[in-house]
Amino acid sequence: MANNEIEVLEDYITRNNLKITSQRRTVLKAFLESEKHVSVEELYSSISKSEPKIGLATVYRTLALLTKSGLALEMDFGDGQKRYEHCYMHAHHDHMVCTECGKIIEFNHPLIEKFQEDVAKENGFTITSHKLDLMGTCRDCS
Amino acid sequence: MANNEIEVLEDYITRNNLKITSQRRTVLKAFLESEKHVSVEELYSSISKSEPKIGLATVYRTLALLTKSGLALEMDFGDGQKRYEHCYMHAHHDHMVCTECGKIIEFNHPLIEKFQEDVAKENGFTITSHKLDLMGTCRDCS
DNA sequence: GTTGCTGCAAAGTGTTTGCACCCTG
DNA sequence: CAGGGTGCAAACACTTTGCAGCAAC
Repeated sequence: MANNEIEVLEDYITRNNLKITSQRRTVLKAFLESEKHVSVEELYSSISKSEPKIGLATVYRTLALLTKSGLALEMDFGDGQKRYEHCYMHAHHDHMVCTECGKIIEFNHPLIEKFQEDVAKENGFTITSHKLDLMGTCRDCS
Repeated sequence: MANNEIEVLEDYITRNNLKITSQRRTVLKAFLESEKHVSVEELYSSISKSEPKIGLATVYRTLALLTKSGLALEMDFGDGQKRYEHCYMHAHHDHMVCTECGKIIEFNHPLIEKFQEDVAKENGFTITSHKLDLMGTCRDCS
């Protein structure tokens, strides 16, 4: 794992008069080693294997911290739980979610982005963020 | 309110050996008279004014029924509660959600739809549904 | 008169919070 | 050694479910 993310986190922490703890390091490490779209529960159980003392609440709180510091992005695919995506040095993209196997394919289409801007402008709307999810079946599951 | 929706519902109900009840009629009526993207709680409280006997669970159960019968569409804008959209005879569209006032502008851009198909095809992905939400501020709130 | 429906309350889910103690800076 | 961080359990918000009585067919 690149050390850059740790630096980003420690930077955010010191700039905001917060504190670096071993738990925060552990959660960040597990997050960076996790699949790209982890749920809290998944991350928590992967952490529990090596650090059973770390509580679920700490995972929640640390993920919120990672989100604020710009390392994680909160996602909601409508399955009733939050998922977190890596976002350090990672360009914006949209998702195709396979409803059979759960695989997530990322994509980006510049023209789709452009037309979103166009449509927003036509309606006097200022976009701060957006999400586009395609649900369906991937190549292996069709 | 058009009677067509009632017919759709009663049709679904009889085809599935279910029963038409006054509660179901009431919930359907309130749903049709509601704003386009109602939350369960909103619908429940508007129903409670005229029919205080109808329970929240019935509203939940009836909305699930409306969804199955093709009259409503479950939405999730990531605010932690389900919203239901009218969908009888209502073409597909996407949403701009104003994060200030909650207003929802619907739009449809044929080229965006087309490029979604293109991108999916390139990845061997078969789309069954999709959603595109733009978050930001509307004209009045910018 | 079956069988499904309702209201209520209880149970479930995922997430947040209050608090006493602990640890970082 | 002050103030934030942690683990735990309780609280939360939203949704689902079990059940006894009720109503539609």
